[in-house]
Amino acid sequence: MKKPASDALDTSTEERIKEAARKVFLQKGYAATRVKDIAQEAGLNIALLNYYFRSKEKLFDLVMLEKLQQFAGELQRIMLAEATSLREKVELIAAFYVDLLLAQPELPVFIFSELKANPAKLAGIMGAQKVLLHSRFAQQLREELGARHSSTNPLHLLMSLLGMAVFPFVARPVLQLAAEQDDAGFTALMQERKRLLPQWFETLLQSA
Amino acid sequence: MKKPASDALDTSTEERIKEAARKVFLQKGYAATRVKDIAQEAGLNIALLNYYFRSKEKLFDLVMLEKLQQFAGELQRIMLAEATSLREKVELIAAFYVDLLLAQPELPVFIFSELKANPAKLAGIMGAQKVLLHSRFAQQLREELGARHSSTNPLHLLMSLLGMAVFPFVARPVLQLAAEQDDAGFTALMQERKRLLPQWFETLLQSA
DNA sequence: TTATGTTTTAAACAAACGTTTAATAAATGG
DNA sequence: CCATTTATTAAACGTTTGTTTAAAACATAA
Repeated sequence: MKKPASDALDTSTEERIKEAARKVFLQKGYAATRVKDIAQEAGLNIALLNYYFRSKEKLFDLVMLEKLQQFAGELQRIMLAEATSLREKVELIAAFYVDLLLAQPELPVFIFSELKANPAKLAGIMGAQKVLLHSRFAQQLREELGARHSSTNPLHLLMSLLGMAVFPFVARPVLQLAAEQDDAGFTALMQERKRLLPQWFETLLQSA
Repeated sequence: MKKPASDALDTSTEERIKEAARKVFLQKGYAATRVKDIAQEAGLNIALLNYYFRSKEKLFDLVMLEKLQQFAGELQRIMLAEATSLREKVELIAAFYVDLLLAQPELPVFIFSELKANPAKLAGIMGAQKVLLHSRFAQQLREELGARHSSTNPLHLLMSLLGMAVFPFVARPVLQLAAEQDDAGFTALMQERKRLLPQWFETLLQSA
């Protein structure tokens, strides 16, 4: 019977490399990451990275794909769902992002800065581009706005919702410094925000 | 009498380096930028960068300071202004960011990703941390919320305003791909947004 | 055991990096 | 004009980069 003595030793070499790569890439980004950093973080020889994954870039692509799916995959699923109401969807989106980014605060800056550095990879990954405009969510938004005889572009509301949810985590270092806030305070504020976001969205909708 | 024949040749070497550095650093970030890239962009010998600015990092710090002031300096001025009303401030902030980021779309990702990579530099630059909580803007927000017997943290409203304004530019590559949009369409959407943002903020305030 | 395939390691690799040097060219001032 | 400073260049510098190699350690099975 195997006793997992430590997290570092019981997991496979391949998984230890991936885990270390996730940590370092997310912290420093692709260009600032040294393969030596990943090897040290994993407590392994540098050559093993190229033995299991053929290059730094291939390893990065794996992490990037994983993180992109974490960030956008669930949003896509929520937006496409046929059975969920508009209000339910908004609550799900708000809760999903606040929880996700409380657990992984570095995710959005990583995603957006790396995608800007290499937009080609996004196109390769996201095959279905028409998620946004042709989703059930977009349709529900248009119906709701149409009932109000509003000509507002539904994209505005989506950008506002995501902006209100995600932006605090993007600007976290600046905000936290300028607002004299500690980590616990920020977390509490975000938990409060999870509750407020759907209310705010409803307000925006009513006023459109 | 000097005739400025071309933009590249009439400006001083020092300024040409700075201009090239602005362009390349904003495009690629510090770690992915090669000093060779800057020299080529400026059409100059590499050694000149170290002759005028002593190192890559010193040159970067100059650009970073400049961009940080462009991004946060005006916001600070608006928020601190004693004579401006709350609604006026909101209109100024919305217009400022939409116009600024239409002119420099790469600015926010650059700022936030580089600050995350080196938060120490932020503390060194922003001496006055208590801008947010102790600004006239924060005070005006508290008054407005107090009149509504609302216990909402004023920070929430500031984060929402900035998030709604800035986030579309951060997520631009993803949004533009997912919404089948060209540059002109995005610009038009943002111009519309400039008008909508103050209305939305007012709505959020009324509902608090 | 021996033979065979897999995993791990230290060392070496060429290429790219930021920076410095030393010589040259241009500008400046008397 | 010459003398002195300033600006520019090509080359070289020492490191660091990601990757490869070749041998060693380990595991597996006959």
